[in-house]
Amino acid sequence: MKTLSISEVARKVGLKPSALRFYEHAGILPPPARVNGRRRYDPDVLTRLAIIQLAQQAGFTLSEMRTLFEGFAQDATPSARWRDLAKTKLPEIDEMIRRAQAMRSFLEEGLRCDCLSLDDCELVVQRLERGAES
Amino acid sequence: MKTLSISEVARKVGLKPSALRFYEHAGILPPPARVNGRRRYDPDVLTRLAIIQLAQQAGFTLSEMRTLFEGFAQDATPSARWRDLAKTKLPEIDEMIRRAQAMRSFLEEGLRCDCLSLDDCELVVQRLERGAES
DNA sequence: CTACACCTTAAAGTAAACTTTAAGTCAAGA
DNA sequence: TCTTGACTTAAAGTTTACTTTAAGGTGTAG
Repeated sequence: MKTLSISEVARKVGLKPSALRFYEHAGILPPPARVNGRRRYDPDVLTRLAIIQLAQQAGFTLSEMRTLFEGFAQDATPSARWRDLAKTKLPEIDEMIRRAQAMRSFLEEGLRCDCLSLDDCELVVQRLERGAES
Repeated sequence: MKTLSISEVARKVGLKPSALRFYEHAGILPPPARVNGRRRYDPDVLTRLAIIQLAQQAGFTLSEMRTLFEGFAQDATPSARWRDLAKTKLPEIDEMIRRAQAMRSFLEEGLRCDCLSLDDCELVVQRLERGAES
């Protein structure tokens, strides 16, 4: 299989080469082979980058991703770290979804009112009171 | 109605006083009355802060919130800005929910596998391929 | 040969959203 | 009166996730 230059990889995943160097420095992208000092990436890196982007969209920090990848590479029980991370992250993701849905209906309710002040809006106040109960 | 000191407000909403000063400086919290140079908040500020926190959890920047609040105070058509902002933000929120749900099921699928390498995991690869189709 | 695109590094810069620090004010209690 | 605790300001520092810059190397086309 052919290897890829840093800018080829970057273009394929929609990042800048500097981001890839940064990820490598941050320990979430494995250092690729070098030819004349230049990075040559195995196409596998595209999978890794897809995982990184998915995790990032779900609110993982780069540091959490490092845990994720290191766990699979080094731990005695590889899937244990996944389970640990999932146990921590699943509730966080659920909370994130819940909040996003709250703001979503908040925004939609706002579309149906004509209040002059957001702070006085009945819909707003009622929604916040409902939120305070739960 | 009694007024509140900056640290009373901060405690009630789970923020530090410095955050409230910062919000005021950033133009998303109205400057409160002063007594001997100290801020005395009307309890209304709690509603405003609840809105700020809700918006923040939904991915609004402070600058967008400024638009939100200023719009209601100054625009000729108060609810127009709300509609503009909602039109921009609703799709963003929906996309955020979609991605969060994708990572959610990704994490759950990870719980059911024992792959030694995350990059080689069939579940991972299949999910990414499904993602690439849509 | 030289121009050019593309690569390398380390270090500094950026943006958002705050926090911390430094230096000073003020009212109430011992 | 002195001390304590809470407040004030402006400015500098922090974190995350990068980007930009500066200074330089490399290989291929003309």
